[in-house]
Amino acid sequence: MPVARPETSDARVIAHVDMDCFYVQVEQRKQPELRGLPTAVVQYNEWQGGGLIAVSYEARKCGVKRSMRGDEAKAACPEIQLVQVPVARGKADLNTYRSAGSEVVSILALSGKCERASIDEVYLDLTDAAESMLADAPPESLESIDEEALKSHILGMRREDGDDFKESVRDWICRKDADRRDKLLACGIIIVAALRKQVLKETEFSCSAGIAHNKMLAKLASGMNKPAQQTVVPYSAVQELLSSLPVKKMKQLGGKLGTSLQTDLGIDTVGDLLQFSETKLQEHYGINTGTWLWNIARGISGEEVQGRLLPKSHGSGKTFPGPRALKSLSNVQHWLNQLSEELSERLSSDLEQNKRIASTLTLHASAFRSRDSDSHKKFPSKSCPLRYGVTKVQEDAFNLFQAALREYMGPFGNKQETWRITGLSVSASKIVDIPSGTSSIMRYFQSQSTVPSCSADGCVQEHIVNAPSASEGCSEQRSVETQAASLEGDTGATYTLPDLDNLHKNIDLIPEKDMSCLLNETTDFQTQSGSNKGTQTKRIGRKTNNAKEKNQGMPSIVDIFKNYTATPQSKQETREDSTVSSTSKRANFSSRSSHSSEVNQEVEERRETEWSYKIGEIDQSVFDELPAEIQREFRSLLRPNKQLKAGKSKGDGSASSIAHYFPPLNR
DNA sequence: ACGGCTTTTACC
DNA sequence: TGGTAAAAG
Repeated sequence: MPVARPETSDARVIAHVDMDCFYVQVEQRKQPELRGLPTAVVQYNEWQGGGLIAVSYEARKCGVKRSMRGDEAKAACPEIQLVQVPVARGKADLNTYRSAGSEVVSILALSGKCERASIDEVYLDLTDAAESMLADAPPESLESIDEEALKSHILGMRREDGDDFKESVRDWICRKDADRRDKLLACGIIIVAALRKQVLKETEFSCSAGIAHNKMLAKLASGMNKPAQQTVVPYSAVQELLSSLPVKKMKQLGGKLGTSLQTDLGIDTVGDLLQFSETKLQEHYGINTGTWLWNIARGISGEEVQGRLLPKSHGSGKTFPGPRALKSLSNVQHWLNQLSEELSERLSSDLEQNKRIASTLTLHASAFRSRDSDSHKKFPSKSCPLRYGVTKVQEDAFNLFQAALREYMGPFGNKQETWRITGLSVSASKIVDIPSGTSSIMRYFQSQSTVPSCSADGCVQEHIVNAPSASEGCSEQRSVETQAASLEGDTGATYTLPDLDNLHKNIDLIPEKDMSCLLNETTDFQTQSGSNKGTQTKRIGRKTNNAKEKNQGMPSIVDIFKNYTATPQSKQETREDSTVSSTSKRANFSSRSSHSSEVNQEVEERRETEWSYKIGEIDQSVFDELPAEIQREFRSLLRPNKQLKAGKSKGDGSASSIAHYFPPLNR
């Protein structure tokens, strides 16, 4: 599964930042009176008090563990404060945590290449920053070292008591005769300490961090001293750190592979792993995994920090355990509608905030068939081109489900045989940026498609929102229209047979932010409450978009798209997909919401990163309606590009070949 | 009758 | 590719 990456010759400085019991901190910030109390976040579940998904350190002290039930936690720690995860549409709603995670990322991304590894974890490549610091203001030259940096844990350093300890840390950081690698790490210590302080100051969240020469070691280190501390792994400490470390503790070895190492080869620690030759490991696990294992046993891992601040996919799912398993199509449809609605809302936010569109919709389900030995046959996943619009997503998801169900039940859907659905999820992937740059494409769509909203009248509509979940401050707001829209297309529907072939043709390309209005397909555009459904997008954010004042009627382009998507039949010949590849430059008309800094970071980060994406065919009739200028721009975007992916080969010349379409951003 | 729910990655 | 499995938090 893992794949070998040779370590680059030059020493890097990598940090892994891990938020401390993140969900708990988010809830404690919301309810400061919970601070310092033993607290846990539970996921809604009548059953035995719900499941814990985050536990504060105070609660851990009394023996409360994640994956206890609420009841058990109460038993172990009677004074524990249990906070429920917000619920929307009958399922857990993690949006507040996602937003909080974004706040953190937007701060951490300021100092180097940044990868959002999960909702509460980030990798940073601080090599450049550390090198600059070493050149300009090396630690040894500093008058004083930050207190936070002095609290660092340095592996391999003997820990003395009290003040002596900080003194030895200071000595280590400032050592003049140190190895260059150590000096770089010393800079990393100072930088990370400053970053963590910054995060605390701006978000009120504490975090822990690991600092090392690669991701693997940084990740290992970040977990060694929690909460709110940082740990460094000097090169000289690697051997000792790894030799006694149980293999199961290493990332990627926590599952079956790690178990296989133990049971098949008798390997319990990384030290044991060290005894095996590369070829031996390759014999057992294949060339890639074998090499990878051999490398990590030596602390070698060249895996790069991906400069990615935004998720690559969005999904919404729910399980229906045991007796709650779904057994009727209409029940399945109901839940698919809920899930699709949530997904659409998130796609809408992504479009609005990040100018990205997703192009693939995937349905996953798990099922069993009672009264059959073969009852655990896998329920197949199915995907199709993603069409924007809640009802479209709902429709497509349901069609995908039915297609999968037929496959699952066999060609001659054995009459009388009964199925049960124990899990459903819909997800959107293949997300690409909408190129905008200096281009007027975005602006054009923006002015054409924006919907009447709260203009000068004091934003009345904006406040007619209902907050289904614990929404406040940074959480999400949902318009009443959205909810109303969700009521249509329910159980009374006729169940058309899935037609995958057709689905595949129904590709829609709606590259526009405010096309998010299409996501609520209430038929009356005049009464739409506006486009601000997006997470965290408050009206302050809309400053740049005054175009909304005009175009009070049905915007023509929206009309076009609407008709277009509504009548897939009329769709015309499909041409070959074109691939665009370019150095992205985009206009900066992003809002001044608290998210904008993240977005801008992301833009900045991708400045020289090549992006490439596919555009499905655009209906000629739609295309023809666009102004000539826009058509030209689209055509230039649609120019095919050879080296689509061409592996990880770095900054290949591709950027320059199209550079004149998208002049690079000024640094 | 499962801890839910998300997301990423590698493989065929 | 699309679909699957593993892994992680």
